[in-house]
Amino acid sequence: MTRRYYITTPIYYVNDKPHLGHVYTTVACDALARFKRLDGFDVKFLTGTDEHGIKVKQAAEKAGMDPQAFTDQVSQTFRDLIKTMNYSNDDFIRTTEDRHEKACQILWKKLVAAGDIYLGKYSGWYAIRDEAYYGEEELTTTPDGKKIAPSGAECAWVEEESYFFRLSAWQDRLLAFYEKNPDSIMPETRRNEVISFVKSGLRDLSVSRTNFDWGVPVPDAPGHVMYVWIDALTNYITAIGYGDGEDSAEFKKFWPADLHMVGKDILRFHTVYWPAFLMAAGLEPPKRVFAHGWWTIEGQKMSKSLGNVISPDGLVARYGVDASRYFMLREVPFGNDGDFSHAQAILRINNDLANGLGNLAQRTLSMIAKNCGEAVPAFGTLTPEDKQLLEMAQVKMLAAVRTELDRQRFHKALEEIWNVVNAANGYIDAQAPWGLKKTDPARMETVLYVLAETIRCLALIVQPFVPDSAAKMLDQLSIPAHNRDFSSLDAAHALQSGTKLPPPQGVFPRIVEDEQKAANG
RNA sequence: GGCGGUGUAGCUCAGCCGGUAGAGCAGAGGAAUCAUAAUCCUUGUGUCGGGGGUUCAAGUCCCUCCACCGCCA
Repeated sequence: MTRRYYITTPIYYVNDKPHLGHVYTTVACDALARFKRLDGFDVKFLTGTDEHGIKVKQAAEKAGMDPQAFTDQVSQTFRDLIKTMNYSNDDFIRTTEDRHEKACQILWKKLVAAGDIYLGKYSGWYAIRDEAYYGEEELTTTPDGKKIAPSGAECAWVEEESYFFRLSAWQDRLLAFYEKNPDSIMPETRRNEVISFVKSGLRDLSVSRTNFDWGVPVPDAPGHVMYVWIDALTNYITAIGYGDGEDSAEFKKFWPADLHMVGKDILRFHTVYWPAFLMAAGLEPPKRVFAHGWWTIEGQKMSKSLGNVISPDGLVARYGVDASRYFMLREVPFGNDGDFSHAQAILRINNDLANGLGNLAQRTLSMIAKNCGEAVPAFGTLTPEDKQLLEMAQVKMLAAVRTELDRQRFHKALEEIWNVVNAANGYIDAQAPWGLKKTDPARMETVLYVLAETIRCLALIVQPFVPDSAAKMLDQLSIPAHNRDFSSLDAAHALQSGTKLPPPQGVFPRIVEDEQKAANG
Protein backbone atom coordinates (compact mmCIF):
# COMPACT_ATOMS: atom_id res chain seq x y z
CA MET A 1 0.00 0.00 0.00
CA THR A 2 1.32 3.42 -0.89
CA ARG A 3 1.17 5.63 2.11
CA ARG A 4 1.21 8.84 0.17
CA TYR A 5 -0.58 12.05 0.85
CA TYR A 6 -1.04 14.97 -1.48
CA ILE A 7 -2.40 18.17 0.00
CA THR A 8 -2.78 21.60 -1.56
CA THR A 9 -3.67 25.14 -0.65
CA PRO A 10 -5.37 27.33 -3.20
CA ILE A 11 -2.98 29.37 -5.29
CA TYR A 12 -3.22 32.91 -4.06
CA TYR A 13 -4.02 35.71 -6.43
CA VAL A 14 -1.07 38.08 -6.58
CA ASN A 15 -3.29 41.11 -6.68
CA ASP A 16 -3.86 40.72 -2.96
CA LYS A 17 -1.52 41.27 -0.07
CA PRO A 18 -1.07 38.32 2.28
CA HIS A 19 -3.31 38.48 5.33
CA LEU A 20 -4.73 36.32 8.07
CA GLY A 21 -7.00 34.48 5.65
CA HIS A 22 -4.17 33.26 3.46
CA VAL A 23 -2.13 32.27 6.43
CA TYR A 24 -5.00 30.37 7.99
CA THR A 25 -5.50 28.14 4.99
CA THR A 26 -1.84 27.39 4.59
CA VAL A 27 -1.18 26.82 8.27
CA ALA A 28 -3.97 24.27 8.38
CA CYS A 29 -2.47 22.46 5.42
CA ASP A 30 0.98 22.70 6.90
CA ALA A 31 -0.11 21.11 10.15
CA LEU A 32 -1.74 18.30 8.25
CA ALA A 33 1.25 17.81 5.99
CA ARG A 34 3.61 17.69 8.95
CA PHE A 35 1.36 15.28 10.79
CA LYS A 36 1.20 12.92 7.84
CA ARG A 37 4.96 13.01 7.35
CA LEU A 38 5.54 12.18 10.99
CA ASP A 39 2.94 9.47 10.70
CA GLY A 40 4.89 7.74 7.98
CA PHE A 41 3.30 9.05 4.81
CA ASP A 42 5.14 10.17 1.73
CA VAL A 43 3.76 13.69 1.61
CA LYS A 44 3.53 16.29 -1.10
CA PHE A 45 2.39 19.66 0.18
CA LEU A 46 1.81 22.31 -2.44
CA THR A 47 1.06 26.01 -2.31
CA GLY A 48 1.63 28.82 -4.80
CA THR A 49 0.42 31.89 -6.59
CA ASP A 50 -2.09 32.60 -9.33
CA GLU A 51 -0.51 35.20 -11.59
CA HIS A 52 -2.56 35.56 -14.73
CA GLY A 53 -5.56 37.63 -15.72
CA ILE A 54 -6.52 41.05 -16.83
CA LYS A 55 -6.37 42.51 -13.34
CA VAL A 56 -2.75 41.54 -12.89
CA LYS A 57 -1.92 42.89 -16.29
CA GLN A 58 -3.55 46.19 -15.43
CA ALA A 59 -1.92 46.39 -12.04
CA ALA A 60 1.42 45.83 -13.70
CA GLU A 61 0.75 48.60 -16.18
CA LYS A 62 -0.23 50.89 -13.40
CA ALA A 63 3.02 50.13 -11.63
CA GLY A 64 4.84 50.77 -14.89
CA MET A 65 6.17 47.24 -14.94
CA ASP A 66 6.32 44.31 -17.21
CA PRO A 67 3.71 41.78 -16.01
CA GLN A 68 6.27 39.09 -15.38
CA ALA A 69 8.47 41.40 -13.36
CA PHE A 70 5.42 42.57 -11.50
CA THR A 71 4.28 39.07 -10.59
CA ASP A 72 7.81 38.09 -9.65
CA GLN A 73 7.73 40.83 -7.11
CA VAL A 74 4.26 40.26 -5.70
CA SER A 75 4.55 36.51 -5.68
CA GLN A 76 7.62 36.96 -3.52
CA THR A 77 5.52 38.39 -0.72
CA PHE A 78 3.72 35.07 -0.59
CA ARG A 79 6.91 33.06 -0.74
CA ASP A 80 8.24 35.12 2.15
CA LEU A 81 5.51 33.61 4.30
CA ILE A 82 7.21 30.25 4.11
CA LYS A 83 9.76 31.55 6.60
CA THR A 84 7.44 33.84 8.50
CA MET A 85 4.89 31.14 9.22
CA ASN A 86 7.24 28.18 9.08
CA TYR A 87 5.56 26.33 6.23
CA SER A 88 6.92 22.98 5.17
CA ASN A 89 5.62 23.03 1.60
CA ASP A 90 7.44 20.76 -0.82
CA ASP A 91 6.86 22.97 -3.80
CA PHE A 92 5.66 26.44 -4.65
CA ILE A 93 3.84 26.68 -7.94
CA ARG A 94 3.47 29.81 -10.02
CA THR A 95 1.04 29.83 -12.91
CA THR A 96 3.52 31.80 -15.01
CA GLU A 97 6.00 28.93 -15.04
CA ASP A 98 6.69 26.95 -18.19
CA ARG A 99 5.75 23.68 -16.60
CA HIS A 100 2.34 25.11 -15.93
CA GLU A 101 1.76 26.32 -19.44
CA LYS A 102 2.65 22.84 -20.65
CA ALA A 103 0.29 21.15 -18.24
CA CYS A 104 -2.60 23.46 -19.08
CA GLN A 105 -2.15 22.88 -22.76
CA ILE A 106 -2.00 19.14 -22.37
CA LEU A 107 -5.18 19.19 -20.35
CA TRP A 108 -6.83 21.50 -22.85
CA LYS A 109 -6.02 19.19 -25.73
CA LYS A 110 -7.44 16.28 -23.80
CA LEU A 111 -10.66 18.16 -23.33
CA VAL A 112 -10.80 19.04 -26.99
CA ALA A 113 -10.12 15.43 -27.97
CA ALA A 114 -12.89 14.32 -25.67
CA GLY A 115 -15.27 16.64 -27.46
CA ASP A 116 -15.92 18.72 -24.37
CA ILE A 117 -14.65 22.00 -25.73
CA TYR A 118 -16.21 23.94 -28.57
CA LEU A 119 -15.93 27.40 -30.04
CA GLY A 120 -18.81 29.75 -29.39
CA LYS A 121 -19.57 33.32 -28.70
CA TYR A 122 -19.78 34.94 -25.33
CA SER A 123 -21.85 38.03 -24.91
CA GLY A 124 -23.08 39.91 -21.92
CA TRP A 125 -22.68 42.85 -19.62
CA TYR A 126 -19.08 42.93 -18.55
CA ALA A 127 -17.50 44.93 -15.76
CA ILE A 128 -13.79 45.31 -16.24
CA ARG A 129 -13.26 46.27 -12.65
CA ASP A 130 -14.88 43.09 -11.37
CA GLU A 131 -13.60 40.96 -14.19
CA ALA A 132 -17.08 39.52 -14.34
CA TYR A 133 -20.21 39.32 -16.42
CA TYR A 134 -23.59 40.25 -15.06
CA GLY A 135 -27.11 39.38 -16.07
CA GLU A 136 -29.30 42.15 -17.41
CA GLU A 137 -31.63 41.80 -14.41
CA GLU A 138 -28.79 42.44 -11.96
CA LEU A 139 -27.95 45.82 -13.38
CA THR A 140 -29.23 49.26 -12.59
CA THR A 141 -29.31 52.01 -15.15
CA THR A 142 -28.12 55.51 -14.37
CA PRO A 143 -29.94 58.59 -15.74
CA ASP A 144 -27.35 58.95 -18.46
CA GLY A 145 -27.83 55.36 -19.54
CA LYS A 146 -24.89 53.69 -17.91
CA LYS A 147 -25.31 50.14 -16.70
CA ILE A 148 -24.09 49.59 -13.17
CA ALA A 149 -23.37 46.23 -11.55
CA PRO A 150 -24.46 45.45 -7.98
CA SER A 151 -20.85 46.02 -7.01
CA GLY A 152 -21.04 49.53 -8.35
CA ALA A 153 -18.81 48.86 -11.32
CA GLU A 154 -19.76 50.15 -14.72
CA CYS A 155 -20.63 47.52 -17.31
CA ALA A 156 -20.34 47.46 -21.05
CA TRP A 157 -21.98 45.14 -23.57
CA VAL A 158 -19.34 42.82 -24.86
CA GLU A 159 -19.37 40.10 -27.44
CA GLU A 160 -16.40 37.92 -28.02
CA GLU A 161 -15.47 34.63 -29.48
CA SER A 162 -14.82 32.16 -26.71
CA TYR A 163 -14.24 28.51 -26.21
CA PHE A 164 -16.71 26.73 -24.01
CA PHE A 165 -16.45 23.69 -21.82
CA ARG A 166 -19.47 21.42 -22.07
CA LEU A 167 -20.21 21.54 -18.37
CA SER A 168 -23.92 20.99 -18.98
CA ALA A 169 -23.15 17.45 -20.05
CA TRP A 170 -21.62 16.60 -16.69
CA GLN A 171 -24.48 17.19 -14.33
CA ASP A 172 -25.48 13.57 -13.84
CA ARG A 173 -21.96 12.26 -13.63
CA LEU A 174 -21.09 14.90 -11.05
CA LEU A 175 -24.11 14.03 -8.96
CA ALA A 176 -23.24 10.36 -9.20
CA PHE A 177 -19.71 11.18 -8.05
CA TYR A 178 -20.94 13.12 -5.01
CA GLU A 179 -23.32 10.31 -4.21
CA LYS A 180 -20.61 7.69 -4.33
CA ASN A 181 -18.07 9.82 -2.44
CA PRO A 182 -19.88 11.42 0.47
CA ASP A 183 -16.67 12.68 2.03
CA SER A 184 -15.42 14.37 -1.10
CA ILE A 185 -16.89 17.70 -0.06
CA MET A 186 -16.68 18.88 3.50
CA PRO A 187 -18.14 20.20 5.71
CA GLU A 188 -21.48 18.60 4.97
CA THR A 189 -23.37 21.87 4.68
CA ARG A 190 -21.04 22.84 1.82
CA ARG A 191 -21.68 19.52 0.20
CA ASN A 192 -25.40 20.20 0.31
CA GLU A 193 -24.89 23.55 -1.34
CA VAL A 194 -22.87 22.10 -4.14
CA ILE A 195 -25.32 19.32 -4.80
CA SER A 196 -28.24 21.67 -4.91
CA PHE A 197 -26.34 23.95 -7.23
CA VAL A 198 -25.57 21.13 -9.63
CA LYS A 199 -29.13 19.84 -9.44
CA SER A 200 -30.42 23.23 -10.46
CA GLY A 201 -28.77 22.73 -13.85
CA LEU A 202 -25.41 23.57 -15.31
CA ARG A 203 -24.58 25.88 -18.16
CA ASP A 204 -21.58 25.51 -20.37
CA LEU A 205 -18.59 27.41 -19.19
CA SER A 206 -16.65 30.03 -21.06
CA VAL A 207 -13.03 29.01 -20.76
CA SER A 208 -11.10 31.36 -23.00
CA ARG A 209 -10.73 35.08 -23.58
CA THR A 210 -9.52 37.27 -26.38
CA ASN A 211 -9.60 40.63 -24.63
CA PHE A 212 -6.29 40.16 -22.85
CA ASP A 213 -3.16 38.15 -23.40
CA TRP A 214 -1.72 37.69 -19.92
CA GLY A 215 -2.49 34.02 -19.63
CA VAL A 216 -1.81 30.59 -21.04
CA PRO A 217 -2.29 30.54 -24.81
CA VAL A 218 -4.98 28.21 -26.06
CA PRO A 219 -3.36 25.62 -28.33
CA ASP A 220 -4.01 26.20 -32.02
CA ALA A 221 -6.16 29.23 -31.37
CA PRO A 222 -4.26 32.45 -31.85
CA GLY A 223 -5.61 35.32 -29.80
CA HIS A 224 -7.19 33.10 -27.14
CA VAL A 225 -5.84 32.67 -23.65
CA MET A 226 -7.31 30.32 -21.08
CA TYR A 227 -9.72 31.98 -18.76
CA VAL A 228 -9.30 31.59 -15.03
CA TRP A 229 -10.40 28.13 -14.07
CA ILE A 230 -8.60 25.80 -16.39
CA ASP A 231 -5.49 27.84 -15.81
CA ALA A 232 -5.78 28.15 -12.07
CA LEU A 233 -7.08 24.71 -11.12
CA THR A 234 -4.61 22.87 -13.29
CA ASN A 235 -1.81 23.99 -10.98
CA TYR A 236 -2.65 21.01 -8.78
CA ILE A 237 -1.56 18.59 -11.46
CA THR A 238 1.18 20.75 -12.90
CA ALA A 239 3.10 20.49 -9.68
CA ILE A 240 3.17 16.72 -9.81
CA GLY A 241 4.49 16.55 -13.31
CA TYR A 242 1.41 16.51 -15.49
CA GLY A 243 3.30 18.65 -17.97
CA ASP A 244 5.37 15.54 -18.66
CA GLY A 245 2.22 13.61 -19.36
CA GLU A 246 -0.04 11.56 -17.16
CA ASP A 247 2.38 8.67 -17.22
CA SER A 248 4.95 10.63 -15.29
CA ALA A 249 5.94 8.78 -12.16
CA GLU A 250 5.14 11.59 -9.79
CA PHE A 251 1.74 12.17 -11.29
CA LYS A 252 0.87 8.51 -10.99
CA LYS A 253 2.08 8.49 -7.44
CA PHE A 254 0.25 11.54 -6.15
CA TRP A 255 -2.93 11.84 -8.17
CA PRO A 256 -5.72 12.04 -7.15
CA ALA A 257 -4.98 14.59 -4.47
CA ASP A 258 -6.04 13.65 -0.98
CA LEU A 259 -7.12 17.12 -0.04
CA HIS A 260 -7.65 20.48 -1.66
CA MET A 261 -8.06 22.98 1.13
CA VAL A 262 -10.03 26.02 0.01
CA GLY A 263 -11.84 29.03 1.34
CA LYS A 264 -15.58 28.80 0.96
CA ASP A 265 -15.53 31.45 -1.78
CA ILE A 266 -13.97 29.10 -4.31
CA LEU A 267 -15.83 25.96 -3.34
CA ARG A 268 -17.82 25.66 -6.52
CA PHE A 269 -14.86 25.87 -8.80
CA HIS A 270 -13.17 23.07 -6.93
CA THR A 271 -16.16 20.80 -6.56
CA VAL A 272 -18.00 21.34 -9.84
CA TYR A 273 -15.71 22.67 -12.54
CA TRP A 274 -12.57 20.89 -11.49
CA PRO A 275 -14.00 17.37 -11.17
CA ALA A 276 -15.78 17.88 -14.48
CA PHE A 277 -12.58 18.95 -16.24
CA LEU A 278 -10.74 16.02 -14.77
CA MET A 279 -13.34 13.42 -15.57
CA ALA A 280 -13.60 14.78 -19.09
CA ALA A 281 -9.85 14.33 -19.40
CA GLY A 282 -10.13 10.81 -18.07
CA LEU A 283 -8.59 11.66 -14.72
CA GLU A 284 -9.88 11.08 -11.23
CA PRO A 285 -11.33 13.95 -9.20
CA PRO A 286 -9.61 14.87 -5.93
CA LYS A 287 -10.55 12.75 -2.95
CA ARG A 288 -11.64 15.67 -0.86
CA VAL A 289 -12.23 19.38 -1.02
CA PHE A 290 -12.59 21.03 2.35
CA ALA A 291 -13.96 24.55 2.59
CA HIS A 292 -13.02 26.37 5.75
CA GLY A 293 -14.61 29.53 7.10
CA TRP A 294 -13.65 33.16 7.44
CA TRP A 295 -12.24 35.19 10.26
CA THR A 296 -13.81 38.33 11.54
CA ILE A 297 -11.60 40.67 13.52
CA GLU A 298 -12.93 41.68 16.91
CA GLY A 299 -16.41 40.93 15.60
CA GLN A 300 -16.04 42.91 12.39
CA LYS A 301 -15.44 41.90 8.83
CA MET A 302 -11.82 42.13 7.84
CA SER A 303 -11.51 44.92 5.32
CA LYS A 304 -9.05 47.41 4.05
CA SER A 305 -11.42 50.31 4.61
CA LEU A 306 -11.85 49.41 8.26
CA GLY A 307 -8.11 49.09 8.50
CA ASN A 308 -8.38 45.97 10.62
CA VAL A 309 -6.61 43.60 8.28
CA ILE A 310 -4.21 41.39 10.18
CA SER A 311 -0.92 40.96 8.39
CA PRO A 312 1.14 37.83 8.92
CA ASP A 313 4.09 39.92 10.06
CA GLY A 314 1.99 41.76 12.58
CA LEU A 315 0.53 38.54 13.88
CA VAL A 316 3.88 36.89 14.35
CA ALA A 317 5.47 39.98 15.84
CA ARG A 318 2.80 40.04 18.49
CA TYR A 319 2.42 36.40 19.42
CA GLY A 320 5.20 34.47 17.74
CA VAL A 321 4.80 31.91 14.99
CA ASP A 322 3.88 28.91 17.05
CA ALA A 323 1.39 30.64 19.27
CA SER A 324 -0.25 32.18 16.21
CA ARG A 325 -0.50 28.84 14.52
CA TYR A 326 -1.88 27.26 17.64
CA PHE A 327 -4.51 29.90 18.18
CA MET A 328 -5.83 29.76 14.62
CA LEU A 329 -6.24 26.02 14.71
CA ARG A 330 -7.51 25.72 18.26
CA GLU A 331 -9.92 28.60 18.56
CA VAL A 332 -12.53 27.73 15.97
CA PRO A 333 -14.19 24.49 14.93
CA PHE A 334 -12.53 24.08 11.55
CA GLY A 335 -15.04 24.80 8.80
CA ASN A 336 -16.91 27.41 10.84
CA ASP A 337 -16.37 31.12 10.68
CA GLY A 338 -14.49 32.46 13.65
CA ASP A 339 -13.66 35.68 15.37
CA PHE A 340 -10.11 36.80 15.95
CA SER A 341 -10.02 38.78 19.14
CA HIS A 342 -6.77 39.73 20.75
CA ALA A 343 -8.17 39.26 24.21
CA GLN A 344 -9.21 35.74 23.27
CA ALA A 345 -5.87 35.04 21.62
CA ILE A 346 -3.99 36.04 24.74
CA LEU A 347 -6.29 34.00 26.93
CA ARG A 348 -5.88 30.93 24.77
CA ILE A 349 -2.15 31.24 24.35
CA ASN A 350 -1.49 31.89 28.01
CA ASN A 351 -3.88 29.25 29.31
CA ASP A 352 -3.09 26.43 26.97
CA LEU A 353 0.49 26.99 25.91
CA ALA A 354 2.17 28.89 28.72
CA ASN A 355 0.23 27.72 31.77
CA GLY A 356 -0.71 24.34 30.39
CA LEU A 357 1.93 22.59 28.37
CA GLY A 358 4.77 25.04 28.90
CA ASN A 359 4.49 25.15 32.66
CA LEU A 360 4.04 21.39 32.87
CA ALA A 361 7.33 20.88 31.06
CA GLN A 362 9.10 23.56 33.01
CA ARG A 363 8.04 22.39 36.47
CA THR A 364 8.88 18.79 35.65
CA LEU A 365 12.21 19.41 34.00
CA SER A 366 13.42 21.81 36.61
CA MET A 367 12.62 19.31 39.37
CA ILE A 368 14.56 16.70 37.45
CA ALA A 369 17.46 19.10 36.97
CA LYS A 370 17.58 19.91 40.64
CA ASN A 371 16.90 16.49 42.11
CA CYS A 372 17.90 13.82 39.63
CA GLY A 373 21.40 14.78 38.61
CA GLU A 374 20.34 16.46 35.39
CA ALA A 375 19.47 13.14 33.81
CA VAL A 376 16.34 11.13 33.07
CA PRO A 377 15.40 9.63 36.46
CA ALA A 378 15.17 5.96 37.22
CA PHE A 379 11.81 4.41 37.89
CA GLY A 380 10.51 1.65 40.12
CA THR A 381 7.23 -0.25 40.15
CA LEU A 382 4.50 1.65 38.35
CA THR A 383 1.24 2.35 40.12
CA PRO A 384 -2.12 2.24 38.34
CA GLU A 385 -2.03 6.05 38.17
CA ASP A 386 1.36 5.97 36.49
CA LYS A 387 0.21 3.40 33.99
CA GLN A 388 -2.97 5.24 33.24
CA LEU A 389 -1.18 8.45 32.34
CA LEU A 390 1.41 6.64 30.27
CA GLU A 391 -1.26 4.71 28.43
CA MET A 392 -2.97 7.96 27.54
CA ALA A 393 0.21 9.58 26.31
CA GLN A 394 1.85 6.65 24.58
CA VAL A 395 -1.12 4.90 23.05
CA LYS A 396 -4.50 6.55 23.07
CA MET A 397 -3.54 10.09 22.21
CA LEU A 398 -2.04 9.43 18.78
CA ALA A 399 -4.97 7.29 17.69
CA ALA A 400 -7.44 9.94 18.77
CA VAL A 401 -5.57 12.78 17.12
CA ARG A 402 -5.20 10.81 13.92
CA THR A 403 -8.94 10.22 13.77
CA GLU A 404 -9.73 13.89 14.23
CA LEU A 405 -7.19 15.13 11.73
CA ASP A 406 -8.37 12.73 9.07
CA ARG A 407 -11.55 14.78 9.10
CA GLN A 408 -9.76 18.12 9.44
CA ARG A 409 -11.02 18.65 12.97
CA PHE A 410 -7.97 20.55 14.14
CA HIS A 411 -9.64 21.96 17.22
CA LYS A 412 -10.69 18.49 18.30
CA ALA A 413 -7.24 17.08 17.69
CA LEU A 414 -5.75 19.77 19.90
CA GLU A 415 -8.40 19.18 22.50
CA GLU A 416 -7.39 15.52 22.62
CA ILE A 417 -3.79 16.50 23.16
CA TRP A 418 -4.68 18.95 25.88
CA ASN A 419 -6.68 16.29 27.68
CA VAL A 420 -3.33 14.67 28.28
CA VAL A 421 -1.72 17.96 29.30
CA ASN A 422 -4.48 18.44 31.85
CA ALA A 423 -4.26 14.88 33.07
CA ALA A 424 -0.53 15.33 33.58
CA ASN A 425 -1.03 18.53 35.55
CA GLY A 426 -3.60 16.70 37.66
CA TYR A 427 -1.19 13.82 38.15
CA ILE A 428 1.69 15.97 39.25
CA ASP A 429 -0.49 17.62 41.86
CA ALA A 430 -1.91 14.36 43.12
CA GLN A 431 1.53 12.73 43.32
CA ALA A 432 3.21 15.86 44.70
CA PRO A 433 6.81 14.87 43.95
CA TRP A 434 8.01 17.90 45.95
CA GLY A 435 6.63 16.16 49.04
CA LEU A 436 8.04 12.76 48.05
CA LYS A 437 11.45 14.36 47.89
CA LYS A 438 11.67 14.06 51.66
CA THR A 439 9.54 10.98 52.32
CA ASP A 440 10.28 8.69 49.39
CA PRO A 441 12.94 9.90 46.94
CA ALA A 442 12.73 6.72 44.86
CA ARG A 443 9.03 7.23 44.30
CA MET A 444 9.71 10.85 43.45
CA GLU A 445 11.99 9.71 40.68
CA THR A 446 9.38 7.36 39.31
CA VAL A 447 6.81 10.14 39.28
CA LEU A 448 9.20 12.47 37.50
CA TYR A 449 10.06 9.77 35.04
CA VAL A 450 6.40 9.21 34.19
CA LEU A 451 5.97 12.95 33.72
CA ALA A 452 9.04 13.32 31.56
CA GLU A 453 7.92 10.44 29.38
CA THR A 454 4.47 11.98 29.07
CA ILE A 455 6.06 15.25 28.04
CA ARG A 456 8.11 13.41 25.44
CA CYS A 457 4.91 12.08 23.89
CA LEU A 458 3.28 15.48 24.04
CA ALA A 459 6.26 17.17 22.45
CA LEU A 460 6.23 14.62 19.65
CA ILE A 461 2.59 14.97 18.82
CA VAL A 462 2.54 18.72 19.04
CA GLN A 463 5.21 19.06 16.35
CA PRO A 464 2.83 19.62 13.43
CA PHE A 465 1.17 22.53 15.17
CA VAL A 466 4.02 24.30 16.95
CA PRO A 467 7.13 22.96 15.23
CA ASP A 468 9.81 25.18 16.75
CA SER A 469 8.54 24.91 20.29
CA ALA A 470 8.15 21.18 20.00
CA ALA A 471 11.72 20.90 18.78
CA LYS A 472 12.92 22.83 21.81
CA MET A 473 11.06 20.52 24.13
CA LEU A 474 12.49 17.47 22.42
CA ASP A 475 15.96 18.98 22.64
CA GLN A 476 15.47 19.40 26.35
CA LEU A 477 14.64 15.72 26.60
CA SER A 478 17.72 14.83 24.53
CA ILE A 479 15.61 13.08 21.91
CA PRO A 480 17.72 12.46 18.80
CA ALA A 481 16.38 13.59 15.44
CA HIS A 482 15.74 10.08 14.22
CA ASN A 483 13.43 9.40 17.14
CA ARG A 484 11.04 12.22 16.52
CA ASP A 485 8.47 10.71 14.21
CA PHE A 486 5.35 8.94 15.37
CA SER A 487 6.87 5.51 15.11
CA SER A 488 8.67 6.55 18.30
CA LEU A 489 5.45 7.53 19.98
CA ASP A 490 5.09 4.37 22.03
CA ALA A 491 6.38 2.59 25.10
CA ALA A 492 9.13 0.86 23.15
CA HIS A 493 10.81 4.20 22.54
CA ALA A 494 10.34 5.56 26.03
CA LEU A 495 12.98 7.71 27.70
CA GLN A 496 16.06 5.89 28.90
CA SER A 497 16.88 6.47 32.53
CA GLY A 498 20.26 8.07 32.98
CA THR A 499 20.20 10.02 29.73
CA LYS A 500 21.82 13.38 30.38
CA LEU A 501 19.54 16.36 30.00
CA PRO A 502 20.41 19.97 29.22
CA PRO A 503 19.27 22.73 31.58
CA PRO A 504 15.53 23.37 31.14
CA GLN A 505 14.28 26.55 29.54
CA GLY A 506 10.81 27.96 29.14
CA VAL A 507 9.31 27.12 25.78
CA PHE A 508 6.01 28.96 25.65
CA PRO A 509 6.30 32.50 27.02
CA ARG A 510 3.28 34.18 28.52
CA ILE A 511 1.91 37.06 26.53
CA VAL A 512 2.03 40.09 28.77
CA GLU A 513 0.59 43.31 27.45
CA ASP A 514 -0.16 46.45 29.33
CA GLU A 515 -3.84 47.20 29.65
CA GLN A 516 -3.71 50.19 27.36
CA LYS A 517 -2.41 48.15 24.49
CA ALA A 518 -4.83 45.32 25.11
CA ALA A 519 -7.75 47.70 25.22
CA ASN A 520 -6.79 49.27 21.93
CA GLY A 521 -6.56 45.87 20.31
C1' G B 1 -38.54 33.94 -3.84
C1' G B 2 -36.23 28.58 -3.93
C1' C B 3 -32.95 25.21 -1.30
C1' G B 4 -29.96 24.36 3.11
C1' G B 5 -28.43 25.61 7.98
C1' U B 6 -28.33 27.86 12.84
C1' G B 7 -30.86 29.64 17.44
C1' U B 8 -28.71 25.28 24.38
C1' A B 9 -25.21 28.55 30.98
C1' G B 10 -22.01 35.66 30.78
C1' C B 11 -18.81 33.91 26.12
C1' U B 12 -17.54 29.76 22.47
C1' C B 13 -19.75 25.42 21.62
C1' A B 14 -21.06 19.39 22.68
C1' G B 15 -25.50 16.91 23.08
C1' C B 16 -25.69 9.85 18.13
C1' C B 17 -31.21 6.19 16.10
C1' G B 18 -36.26 10.59 22.17
C1' G B 19 -35.98 9.04 28.74
C1' U B 20 -36.64 15.24 32.50
C1' A B 21 -29.27 19.18 30.18
C1' G B 22 -23.09 19.07 29.52
C1' A B 23 -17.58 20.91 28.35
C1' G B 24 -13.99 24.79 27.93
C1' C B 25 -13.27 29.92 29.07
C1' A B 26 -14.85 33.87 32.26
C1' G B 27 -16.76 34.48 37.62
C1' A B 28 -16.84 32.67 43.08
C1' G B 29 -14.65 29.76 47.17
C1' G B 30 -10.76 26.62 48.94
C1' A B 31 -5.86 23.70 48.76
C1' A B 32 -0.90 23.48 47.54
C1' U B 33 3.92 25.99 46.79
C1' C B 34 7.76 21.91 42.30
C1' A B 35 6.82 25.62 38.27
C1' U B 36 6.32 30.77 33.35
C1' A B 37 2.14 34.93 40.09
C1' A B 38 1.86 29.03 36.90
C1' U B 39 -1.11 24.24 39.27
C1' C B 40 -5.05 21.34 41.68
C1' C B 41 -10.04 20.78 43.93
C1' U B 42 -15.12 22.58 44.62
C1' U B 43 -18.99 25.61 42.48
C1' G B 44 -23.69 25.98 36.75
C1' U B 45 -31.69 26.34 39.73
C1' G B 46 -30.15 27.80 32.19
C1' U B 47 -38.33 29.58 29.80
C1' C B 48 -32.64 24.11 25.54
C1' G B 49 -35.77 31.04 20.02
C1' G B 50 -41.85 31.34 20.49
C1' G B 51 -46.40 28.44 19.89
C1' G B 52 -48.85 23.91 18.81
C1' G B 53 -48.73 18.48 18.09
C1' U B 54 -47.11 13.02 18.42
C1' U B 55 -45.56 10.06 22.80
C1' C B 56 -45.79 7.03 29.18
C1' A B 57 -41.56 10.44 28.10
C1' A B 58 -38.94 15.75 23.34
C1' G B 59 -33.08 20.52 22.90
C1' U B 60 -33.73 15.34 20.71
C1' C B 61 -39.51 13.60 16.06
C1' C B 62 -43.79 16.53 13.23
C1' C B 63 -46.26 21.37 12.09
C1' U B 64 -46.06 26.56 12.48
C1' C B 65 -44.10 31.35 13.62
C1' C B 66 -39.77 34.62 14.71
C1' A B 67 -34.51 35.93 14.25
C1' C B 68 -29.90 35.22 12.03
C1' C B 69 -26.50 32.89 8.35
C1' G B 70 -25.08 30.36 3.71
C1' C B 71 -25.93 28.91 -1.50
C1' C B 72 -28.87 29.99 -5.94
C1' A B 73 -22.67 30.85 -12.14
